[in-house]
Amino acid sequence: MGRGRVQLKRIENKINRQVTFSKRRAGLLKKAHEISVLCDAEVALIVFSHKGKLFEYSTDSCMEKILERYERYSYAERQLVATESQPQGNWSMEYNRLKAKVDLLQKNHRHYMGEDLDSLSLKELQNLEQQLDTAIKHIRSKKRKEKAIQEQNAMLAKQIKEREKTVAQAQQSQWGQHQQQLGLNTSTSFLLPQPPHPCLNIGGTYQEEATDQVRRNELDLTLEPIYTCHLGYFAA
Amino acid sequence: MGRGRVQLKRIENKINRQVTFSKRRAGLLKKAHEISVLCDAEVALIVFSHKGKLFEYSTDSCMEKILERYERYSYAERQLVATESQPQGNWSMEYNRLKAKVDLLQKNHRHYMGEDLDSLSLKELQNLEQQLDTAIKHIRSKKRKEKAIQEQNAMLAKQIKEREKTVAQAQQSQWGQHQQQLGLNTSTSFLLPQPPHPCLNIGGTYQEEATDQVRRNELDLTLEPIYTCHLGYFAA
DNA sequence: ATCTATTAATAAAT
DNA sequence: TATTTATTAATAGAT
Repeated sequence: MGRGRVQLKRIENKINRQVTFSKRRAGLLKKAHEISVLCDAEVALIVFSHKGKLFEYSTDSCMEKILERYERYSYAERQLVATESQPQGNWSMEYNRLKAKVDLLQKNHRHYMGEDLDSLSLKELQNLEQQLDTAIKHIRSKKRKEKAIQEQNAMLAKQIKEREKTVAQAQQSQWGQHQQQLGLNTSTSFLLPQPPHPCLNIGGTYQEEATDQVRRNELDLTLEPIYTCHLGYFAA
Repeated sequence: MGRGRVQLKRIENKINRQVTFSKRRAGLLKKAHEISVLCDAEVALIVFSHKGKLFEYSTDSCMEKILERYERYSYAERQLVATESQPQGNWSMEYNRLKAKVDLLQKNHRHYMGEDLDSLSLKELQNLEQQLDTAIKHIRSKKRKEKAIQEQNAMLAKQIKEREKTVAQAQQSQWGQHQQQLGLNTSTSFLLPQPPHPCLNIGGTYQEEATDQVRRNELDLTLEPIYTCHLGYFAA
């Protein structure tokens, strides 16, 4: 809907992305509300913009209630697996101990987000800054490696495509007419029976570090019926 | 869309409601995914059907991560109400829930330390980097303020000392003896009735230890509100 | 589940 | 950001 189709990929133009986000966000919230009312369903919708701004909808404005229900529901499933090392004696004590741990971790995490800094001394601030600097260095190094892999993959994919084309042309000039008479499709003919891509990790210097996740993402973007993988999400 | 308009009210016919739920649910999940990809947004969508069945979508399948992020955003608000109670019923379940939370936070924390990055996609790495950049900016700004305050305090202390000296000399030469007879303290006499700085931590070298509430208040008041912009996130 | 007449959403232009 | 318009997408009701 709209003038022309839209590819399901990140909109690179910043302005367009922002405008589309506004419009679609409104549409999404509206539809969330509609299904909630029409079908008597309970819906929680959380959207963080690219810039980190929060938008939300929840049936009857009970976000926390729905999130709790969600947690109960999804933890109930995980219960089956998590029967490890539970406290022997005093549940209450152990529970509070864990809760304190969570609080501490969350406080810490806020500091790592650059929030809630008032409670820190100058020295602590300096330590934190240094720590974050180190972290960023690690991350940038990692990113460089990832990008190198992606470029390499793209290049290889291109090479293969070109080779395919050449072969196809060769075929066409040689047996094209014959094939057509038989009603066969030259582009999927026997000379290249297997699509070259599915597991294209060829030749990377950084193979060891490149996680499956990353390669999967890249494949998703470049070559692939995006909904195939996406439908997986819905299975739950 | 569809043959005829639809009133925004609960569909009473059970069959129709169920069918509409199926269709709209699919549409909603699809649109959630689309805005996520097109606009580079982070989306969490939870739908409970009337019968209590759960359907969900979350960007990169990281529901827990997005919910954590949401909780952090609304943390400030909830603080006011949070009279966190202890679990009523199943201690075991609640315990496991907390334990999972701890695990998640710890994993997250490692990422913020620049460790364990292999499990992250390139996009996630970019988000993390941006987040850390922001954090560092906040921290540096905070450090600058602390330093500015310290210098200011040192300067004011010096001024006071000098003025005190002058006054003392004047007193001594004019009415020194009389004042002493009345048992008044020269240093708090009427010539300097108000300390110029409400909470003057005189003496300069308070970097590490100075974390007291009072000085924090002063910081907030005097120098500028980096948190103002941040609080904007909560507004939506 | 599939089909299709209609309405709704929205991309691009303004 | 808001409005308009040309198009596509979603879907209500029928099968």
